[in-house]
Amino acid sequence: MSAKPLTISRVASTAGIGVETIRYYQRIGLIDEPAKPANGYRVYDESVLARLKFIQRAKELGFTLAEIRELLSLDSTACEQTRELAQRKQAIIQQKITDLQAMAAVLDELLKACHANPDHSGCPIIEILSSD
Amino acid sequence: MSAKPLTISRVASTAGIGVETIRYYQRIGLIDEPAKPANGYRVYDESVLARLKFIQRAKELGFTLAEIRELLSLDSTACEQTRELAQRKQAIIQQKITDLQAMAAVLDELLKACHANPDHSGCPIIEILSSD
DNA sequence: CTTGACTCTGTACTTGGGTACGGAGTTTAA
DNA sequence: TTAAACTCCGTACCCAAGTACAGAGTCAAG
Repeated sequence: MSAKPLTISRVASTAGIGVETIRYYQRIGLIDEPAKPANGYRVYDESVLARLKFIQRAKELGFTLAEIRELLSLDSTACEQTRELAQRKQAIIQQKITDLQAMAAVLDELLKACHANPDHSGCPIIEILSSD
Repeated sequence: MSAKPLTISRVASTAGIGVETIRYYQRIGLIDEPAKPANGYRVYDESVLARLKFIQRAKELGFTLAEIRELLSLDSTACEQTRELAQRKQAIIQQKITDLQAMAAVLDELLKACHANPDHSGCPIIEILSSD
């Protein structure tokens, strides 16, 4: 009847991730352990591919695997919690952006000081970082 | 002559970091092991405080401890290398900012979709993340 | 003089997200 | 049929930047 069974390596290559990663996701409860027939080899349902795609997307949005597990445990009727999770993540990302912009501004200062030091002696970057 | 010797816990509390952290910095060669007198207790020179301040500042700018070790090994005549390090770090920070802004934009979309869904049923966030 | 605070060394543990390995069993293609 | 490729399980390892702890020695205050 069926063509080839959906084994772990076929899931892995379709999803573009490693076999070990799938086993890891099972260990941490991010995806379910599928039933194992007589030979002991896991056979996956097609739906695992959608789940893995969801996981990849959420990862790209900066959700941790723990948060993704939380998202996956919500169904689409739990809109409130989902929105709250997204809002918290949004706030964290904004804070990170602000922090990084502050870092970039200071580095910019240092690099400007460097350019204003034509003979490049007595490095102003080191000096500024060393000053009291 | 001297008042109290500058022991590790006094360095730690002055610098606002932990005793174990100082020992860790010594292990990884970020600060020198000070001479140990007869009793085996490390006695620090005042200069370690400036060095720790340098480390903290560089950390705030996003330098890793390995990079900071590199910075510390440069003296102020090695302006070129220092500037290059700062420039590389600047580029990495800009890239991180760009990535985070992209994440924030997508999350923003999701949250807007959520607001446009007045009864909050059939959560659009979950649905968008789940869609093919 | 004793008690508590401090210090020493060395090792193990932590978090997050995997990756690698060993040894055994299974399946598949030539 | 046999060799390659795949799968299983469990455990250990990787990165960074520390943190924790055990067990022993030392120092300072009352």
